[in-house]
Amino acid sequence: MPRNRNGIPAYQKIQSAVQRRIESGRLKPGDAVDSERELARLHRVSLMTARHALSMLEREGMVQRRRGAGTFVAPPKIHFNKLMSFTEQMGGRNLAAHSKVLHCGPTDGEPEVAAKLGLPSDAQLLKIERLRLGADDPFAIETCYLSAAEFSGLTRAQLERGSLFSLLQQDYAIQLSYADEEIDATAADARTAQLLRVARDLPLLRMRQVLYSSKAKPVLYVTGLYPSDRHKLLIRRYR
Amino acid sequence: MPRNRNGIPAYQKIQSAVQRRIESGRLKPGDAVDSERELARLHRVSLMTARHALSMLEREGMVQRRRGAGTFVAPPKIHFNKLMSFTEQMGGRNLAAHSKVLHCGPTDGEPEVAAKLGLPSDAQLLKIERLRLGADDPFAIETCYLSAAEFSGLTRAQLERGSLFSLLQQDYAIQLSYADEEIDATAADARTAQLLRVARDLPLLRMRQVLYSSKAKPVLYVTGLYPSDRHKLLIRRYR
DNA sequence: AAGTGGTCTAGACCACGGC
DNA sequence: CCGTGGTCTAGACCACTTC
Repeated sequence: MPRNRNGIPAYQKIQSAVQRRIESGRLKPGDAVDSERELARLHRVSLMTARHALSMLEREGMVQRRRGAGTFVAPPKIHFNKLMSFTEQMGGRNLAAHSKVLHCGPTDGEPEVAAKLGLPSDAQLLKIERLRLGADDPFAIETCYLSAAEFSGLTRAQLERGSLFSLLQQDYAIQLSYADEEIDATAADARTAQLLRVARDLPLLRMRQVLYSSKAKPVLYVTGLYPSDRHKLLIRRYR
Repeated sequence: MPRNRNGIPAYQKIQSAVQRRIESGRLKPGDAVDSERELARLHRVSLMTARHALSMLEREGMVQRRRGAGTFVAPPKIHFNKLMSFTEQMGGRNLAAHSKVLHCGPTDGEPEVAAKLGLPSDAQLLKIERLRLGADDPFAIETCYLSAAEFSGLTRAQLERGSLFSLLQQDYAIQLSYADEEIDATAADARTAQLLRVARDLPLLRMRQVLYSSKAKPVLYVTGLYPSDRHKLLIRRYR
């Protein structure tokens, strides 16, 4: 039997093929997906490989498997607590997103941040401070920290142009997958108030995030300040 | 080769065995777990079966697998986004939880709250305002709204004694299952500041929750004010 | 070079669901 | 009853990390 050498794994190809049929709408929620044996026959792989493909789709919540019955397209996911870049959030409201880079350069006096990124406490970090604007109104101030060693190629120009999320994905092949956030409230200091064009001492939401790659490696530390008249955080929590 | 008939699957046994070694502390975060081949040899199963066990443990976040290197115990899980009653939260910190009922009675001038609970806008509501104390220090002010018709039997005395969560569960057979929350920041007004024993205008986290039963019926609306020096909200969000 | 996880085969038997 | 997913075997080669 010919083997798939140095290419995309067979189970991923099968997975994508099924996924395309679901996302294109040819298969609707509740519809039966090809069975393991059917997929194995069609793609000329063994049962275990076809199984693996369906197993991954189930893990992602695209299908549900029922023993004795079959594999079925799952109802569309509800995206609560979704991790979105600023650009994506603004896109959802049909607002043009811009960023003004206030600062972009190396620091090394931040041992606590380094620790959160799993780096030695004397590691050099790249610090990026940005004012986030939607339709030219200031929405937030965000400060990002990354390992300077790993992301030395990052330039200010790249940041002005596009989203840091997509930059990491395209230029560094890093897929951000989840974030742990700590949220509290604070008051605007003079500089913050001026930048965000709000009154001094206005209550702000403060968010501190550690963003992890799909391999559970901490990649990015972000602290953000969000005036509460322009942001509402929506969370669904489960018992 | 003898096969395991009508019992617990072999991969689950292996999974539990490894899990026990981790939870008992014999294996600490960062330690290497037995390799696939080692587990296969020890438990006299094939490689695929040992793989399955480690794969499940990885999915549950107990271990991390690194190609070429091995399988390692992951840092301990933190329970994120969990819906907990105030009593449960305090219990987790080993603090005695108390509540002082500031107000408890019917209202009907709250059409917006009624709407969030899926009731007609003129529905009568039961309004309960409580000061939450942990080890006699004030931690939060919470105001709950319930349908007056459905929960007419609720008395002030019951509330003083125990958790509203368990009251709903035991006396009304209502299992709370998830909540949608809206979070922003606000400043303490004079009354709030006095009750929480904080300075006026101190930034507070404000949370507005709609709590749903396990049958997805809105049961409870809660607004809360949390001084940010005593509360940190921890959230995990996914891409 | 030795050991690890990742992919894969070509079968097998079982438990379960629906007809 | 037949088809489904769930478990399992006894191997194989590959890509990768560590030494």
